[in-house]
Amino acid sequence: MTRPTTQLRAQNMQKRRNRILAQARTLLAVHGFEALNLRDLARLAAVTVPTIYNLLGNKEEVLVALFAEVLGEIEARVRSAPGGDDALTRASAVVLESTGLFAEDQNYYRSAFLAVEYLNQSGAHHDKVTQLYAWGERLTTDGVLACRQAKVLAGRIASPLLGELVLRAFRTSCREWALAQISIEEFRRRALTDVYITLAADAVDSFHAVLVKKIAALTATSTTPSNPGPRRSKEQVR
Amino acid sequence: MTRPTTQLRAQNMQKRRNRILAQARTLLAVHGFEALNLRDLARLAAVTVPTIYNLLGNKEEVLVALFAEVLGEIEARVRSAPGGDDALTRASAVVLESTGLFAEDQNYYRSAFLAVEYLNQSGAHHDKVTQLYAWGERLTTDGVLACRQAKVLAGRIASPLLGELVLRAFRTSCREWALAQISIEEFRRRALTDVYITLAADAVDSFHAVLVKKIAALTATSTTPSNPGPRRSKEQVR
DNA sequence: CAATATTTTTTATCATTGTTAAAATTATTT
DNA sequence: AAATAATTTTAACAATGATAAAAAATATTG
Repeated sequence: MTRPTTQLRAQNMQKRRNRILAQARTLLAVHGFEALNLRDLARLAAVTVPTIYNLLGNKEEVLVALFAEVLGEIEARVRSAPGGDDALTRASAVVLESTGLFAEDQNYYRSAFLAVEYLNQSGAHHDKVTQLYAWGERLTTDGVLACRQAKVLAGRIASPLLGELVLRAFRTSCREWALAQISIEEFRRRALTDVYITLAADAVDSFHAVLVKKIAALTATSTTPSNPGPRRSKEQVR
Repeated sequence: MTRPTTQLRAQNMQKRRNRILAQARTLLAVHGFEALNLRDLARLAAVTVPTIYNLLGNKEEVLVALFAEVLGEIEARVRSAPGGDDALTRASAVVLESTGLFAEDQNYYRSAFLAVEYLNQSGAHHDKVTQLYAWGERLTTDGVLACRQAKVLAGRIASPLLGELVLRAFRTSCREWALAQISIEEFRRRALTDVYITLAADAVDSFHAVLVKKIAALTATSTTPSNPGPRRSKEQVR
């Protein structure tokens, strides 16, 4: 019999690639952003640095790959979300689904957004990042459109404008959460409030009344915006 | 007469300090984010690296100092703004004044916001940055309150909530401008639209109609969101 | 004015990090 | 099994933030 030495090379490469990405996530999530350097990453993945370059590319490309994974998960989750029949449910789905997902593994998703921050500032254009924003805009605008079609919005303000406002506010809250400046609960509360207020701008009277109530209810639940961030553990990762 | 050799030491230090800061701004604004390294900065300021450490501190502290300067100017300008009598004028003043100021010397002000970006991510807490956000929140909320007092807002939604939404959206637009992703005109247009929409959420009918018209007018003026960024000139700064 | 003390700037050097060329190793094919 | 192709590793480079110790400049005192 031919010895099973012939383990498909590509298969091994895939394994290593996955190991690298998994360790990158851990490193990023557990030890914060600036702990992610290629040497530590290589060591944790039981690989050498140039191997990372071979399998994934430079640091930027590692982050893109990492982020692409996360983006896939987010998309899957939101896509398979219970497509509520109620228009308001659909409009707030973006916020509820995303923050719900993030809450399941905060460090993990936080790391993805920190990666985006890094990519954004590195100046180079990255399709995956562009894709995230396009996706966000689509989701927020869809929510608004659902309300419009349900006739709870009057249509005096163009729906895309409302969607964009929601997204812009969402991004700031998300950023603050990713930087561990606010808790995930505060993040959700703010984002939800922003959705309600934005919808109120074009709501018909009855819907407006509903929104005002929801906003008041959310404000009442307001907790301290404490800062429980685990980041910045400066001890070495040996 | 005693020779004027006694040029106050502190005076010379101040001069050098200013030279360093001025060059730091130029470097940051003109050549983008990662062009700001201490060696280039020292060379441009005709000084050596340790001198920077002596006069300003480490890189982070340089950026704090840089930002503090600009923050002072911004505050002065907005404080001396003509306090319009019209409520809507006052509410949109934040946007008009700030973008107006930024437009006067885009690179200069862009540099300040890029510095904030850096500081935000460095994790450490910086009073000056906190001050900026507090100040922004005060300004936006004041605008909303002016409308409330003029009885053009009904008061169904708490004014601070509206102010916070405006600020969050503003921050995203500002960030995009600072990263040279949108033009200053687009920045102003978006921020203004966001103010109008937010106010509409609690506007009495007559005011709501005014806002809707303003929004429509702004949308009509919409230009291409082209990307005229000067950043990322990778050639060395010799 | 000369001598001493203090402060500031500079020379020289480290440690870390992203990156890559060339050698060594491993898998595939003939 | 030898030859070839692909991949990983060894070794090193360049750039950057940072700092200790020497040198220079400035202020203070006798």
